[in-house]
Parts: sequence; C-alpha cells; structure tokens
Amino acid sequence: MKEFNFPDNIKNSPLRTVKKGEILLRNGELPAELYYVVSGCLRGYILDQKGKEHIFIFAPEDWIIGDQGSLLNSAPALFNIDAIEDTTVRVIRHLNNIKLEDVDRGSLIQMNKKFQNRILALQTRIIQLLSSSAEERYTSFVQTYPNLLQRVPQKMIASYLGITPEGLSRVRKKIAGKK
Amino acid sequence: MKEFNFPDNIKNSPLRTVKKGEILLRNGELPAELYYVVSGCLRGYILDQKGKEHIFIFAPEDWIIGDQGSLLNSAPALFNIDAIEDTTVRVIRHLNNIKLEDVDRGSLIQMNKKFQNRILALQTRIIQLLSSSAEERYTSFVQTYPNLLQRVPQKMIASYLGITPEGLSRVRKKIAGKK
DNA sequence: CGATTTTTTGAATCATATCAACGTACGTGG
DNA sequence: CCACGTACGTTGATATGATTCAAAAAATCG
Repeated sequence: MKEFNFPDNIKNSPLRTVKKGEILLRNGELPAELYYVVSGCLRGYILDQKGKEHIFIFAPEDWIIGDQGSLLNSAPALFNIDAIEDTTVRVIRHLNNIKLEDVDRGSLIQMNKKFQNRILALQTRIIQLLSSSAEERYTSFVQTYPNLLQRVPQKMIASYLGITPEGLSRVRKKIAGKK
Repeated sequence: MKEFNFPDNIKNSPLRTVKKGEILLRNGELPAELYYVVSGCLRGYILDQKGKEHIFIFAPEDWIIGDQGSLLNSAPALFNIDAIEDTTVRVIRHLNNIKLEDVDRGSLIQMNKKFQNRILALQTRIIQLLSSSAEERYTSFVQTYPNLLQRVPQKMIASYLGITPEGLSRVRKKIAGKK
C-alpha cells in the first residue's frame, strides 16, 4: 500500500487544539498543513486594501480547510485561517511534503471528489452573489447552515454574505416582522 | 497503460463544430460529456426564478467546460452551456461512462490540478464579488480577459460581473472620461 | 461587576437598478 | 447587396437597496 492514503490519513493525523482567535495560516506564508475540524469552527478570510475582512468560508465540524488552491504545487497562501471558537483539528501533513508517487489512487479519487464538491459549492455561491439580494442570501444561509447561525457572530455572517453588520441587522429585523 | 489518460485523451477526442447560439448542455439533463474548446467561445449560465440569465463562466480557447460538479457521480446538470461564437470543441467522454479503475494515476493528478485551479479562480471571483464595486470588477475583468472584451457582447460581460447592461454602459463611460 | 465588543437604530448618502426612449449595429431574407 | 427587423448599447429620470457615520442598547468577557 502507498504511503499516503487520504481518508485513512485523516483518522491517523495528530490532534491539535486551537484557542479562539488563534491564527493557523497567514496570507503569504507557505502552507504546510491542512486542517480537518473535529470540533469547533475555523474561518478562511482575506483582508482587502482597506483592511476590511472578507470571510469566504466557514469550517465547522467535519470540514477540511487549508489552501487547497496550492495543494499540489508550492505557492504562498492567499488567505488567512483562524479559529472562531476553541477548536480541535486533525493536522494533515500538506501534500507538498509528500511525493506524488506515494499518494495512492484511492486517495486521488477521494480528493477529486472533495474538489468537485468544493467547486460546486463555490459556483453556487457565485450564482447567489450574482442573482440574490442581501435578504435572499441571508435566508439561504439560514437554511444551509442553521447550526452556524447560533455559533457565529452576526458580523462574521454579514462578512460572509457580503453585507455590512448594520445591513444584516436590518435584514433580520425585516424578516422578523414578516412572520 | 490504463484505458483513460486525461491529457492524451483530450488530444484524441473527436472534434465537433457548434454554431453560435447552439446549446450543448441543458440544466436538468444528465451530462455525458465535457468540452475542450479548440476555437470560439462557450459560456456557462443559469436562469434564475425571474428567467434572468447569470453567466458564471466563459470558456474561450483552451478551456474545459462541463458539469465538473458531477464529474465522478451521476447527477443532473445544474446549468446550461451554449456557444457565444461558432466554436470547435473536442468532446471528452464523461467520466461517468468510464470505470474509475481505468483512469490512470497521471490523469487523476492532472485532474486534481485542473480542479485546484478552478477552485482558486472561483474563490478569487467570490472575494471580488464580496469586496469590489462594479467599476473595480470591470477593470479587473478587462485586465484578466482582454481578448474576451472584443468578442463577448457587453450585456454578457455585465451578466458575468453581476451588473445590468445599463450599469456597465455607465461604468465604461465613467472610465473613458478618466483617461 | 466594569470594560470591551457586538448589535441595533436613525439619518443622510451613494451605488446601482429599473423603466422608458432613442440611436446604432447587425444579420437575414428577398 | 440592400432593406428591413430585431437585438444591442446608450442616455435620462427616478426608485431602491445597501452603505456610512454616529450613537445608544445589549451582550460578552475577563
């Protein structure tokens, strides 16, 4: 059997605990690891020219986060990852550090599937950003991630949705009035 | 050698010519093929509830387009593909119709890389939609796809950028004034 | 608890959409 | 190859959704 087996590798990866607010990956660094979230929640975000945060992904339990964009080639990370809650992750040695010959076919297929799902999710998000109002995006978020709603501060949800905290507050007020 | 080899497979795939306006994939159909664009240009888009088109990808020369989201599992297409120009494509038999065992490791690695690049592009686009004004998105588009600018009707670029044709017209006017 | 952060609310403003009208370009059939 | 019809791009007037700034209320943290 090949050295690196994707799903098995996760189960056997070392655990690490991360305090709320702790940064796991900084924009510009060479990413060396991926993180499988056992409990808690991480986020991926960038800072724009004006220093404003833009969250493009939440990673709660059972998600893998990391700069998959540079998974098989060495490139500096394009975004930051930190912990929204106290979090336990499994640290997956980055593929950069593994010879491709040592990755077995099953793992490659698994990764392909993971990538597909991510592509699907990202595409869906783009379409939503293109076609939906702030209110529609919020209600869709509520339906898709009902559990995150309780756990993630509103201002971060606002960031994820591409609106201001004030904007989200008003959207919520409006929706509450509808019921 | 395995039956299916990704890059070679493209070169050996049968050619098909597509007239401008011709539809290659319809939302809801089971996608059976991917398309490698030899010349011309395709687009991927969805229709929202109001029947409005939202283009989320252009596929000019040397792009592969298809419902990669359901590449390795059978699922109905979530979007439409049609031709913006008279186009020549190479038709790649969909992986659904190929036993995974027949896909060689090299192909899987190639596909992984393709997927990564797509993920990167999609992520970049999301961040841009979250953080940039219509004008910024347009100038970025001009820089990224200077050649598409000449070939794609303005209203389609507007759709891709998530603004109205009128909006794009005004943005262009404003930029022209700045020079 | 007190201090800090988050959320809410109000008022003014801005970016972009909408609707309608007009000119222009385009391709299609005669 | 021209003429017509349709699609495309522009412009103006108005409407709207969302932002910004400021301040107060509410929640959270140490």
